[in-house]
Amino acid sequence: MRIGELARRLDISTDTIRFYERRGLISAARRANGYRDYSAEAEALLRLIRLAQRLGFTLAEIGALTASLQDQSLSRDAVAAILREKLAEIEARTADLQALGDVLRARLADVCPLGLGHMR
Amino acid sequence: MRIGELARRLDISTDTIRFYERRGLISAARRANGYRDYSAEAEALLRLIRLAQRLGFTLAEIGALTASLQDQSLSRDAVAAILREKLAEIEARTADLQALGDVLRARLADVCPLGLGHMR
DNA sequence: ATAAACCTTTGAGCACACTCAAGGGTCAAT
DNA sequence: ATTGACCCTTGAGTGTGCTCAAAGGTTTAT
Repeated sequence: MRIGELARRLDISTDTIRFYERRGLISAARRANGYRDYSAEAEALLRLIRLAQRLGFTLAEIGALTASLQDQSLSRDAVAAILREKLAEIEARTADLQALGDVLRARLADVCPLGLGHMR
Repeated sequence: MRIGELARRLDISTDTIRFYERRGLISAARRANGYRDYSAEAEALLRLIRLAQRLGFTLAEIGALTASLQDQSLSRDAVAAILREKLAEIEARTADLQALGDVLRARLADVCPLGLGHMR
């Protein structure tokens, strides 16, 4: 698959994909003519990157995570440690989300705007 | 409370607080000498802003939300509509988080790194 | 053969959210 | 009266994550 199709599938620009490559998040095989050639795995990885990104992880963090996931030289334990660390972050963020959701739900109930109505 | 104490309480810089003020997210009373003076409500609002921000909302989005929440001229229904819209976003984000958490948990189980181990 | 739709690189520009430096005023303690 | 810890404003600089422009090569269709 060429870069244009991959970009269309993920609804991102080709520039963004090349940008991720420069940052070391993804790589691509090259055809004889120099065009990048992507596999289904690349698409899966890119979807994972976009997902992590929507959740507020920086490209540097995502790069470190995917790099270690692909590094065969790392021990299972090392990979597991990284995964557990990220999971803890995700769980903290989920708690934050629920807290914000609760705040908004509470204000929906008693419409007094945020208890902040007296601030000017 | 002066800006320094507020900053210490939230563990952010005074520059950041003044920056939020320039962006219209918060406001402050002034003392005779020109110093900003903050109330407990300001602290609550600032905590809410930081919470929303950690969750990936932009300052512009947060500003629009808090502005409409404080706007007495808006009808209850209008405020409720805005809250419901934000809640929907939060719920979508929570689903994303759970998806990423599931991916990581699955990889923790079967250690084959992300099913992406075959990418080079 | 020419057009249209792809692809390539390099390098610059942009929006966002700070962050810092400069130059100065305020206030409490010694 | 001086020191130190605050505070003020203005304006410039930084890092992240794109986004675009320029100038050109490739492929497919007519």
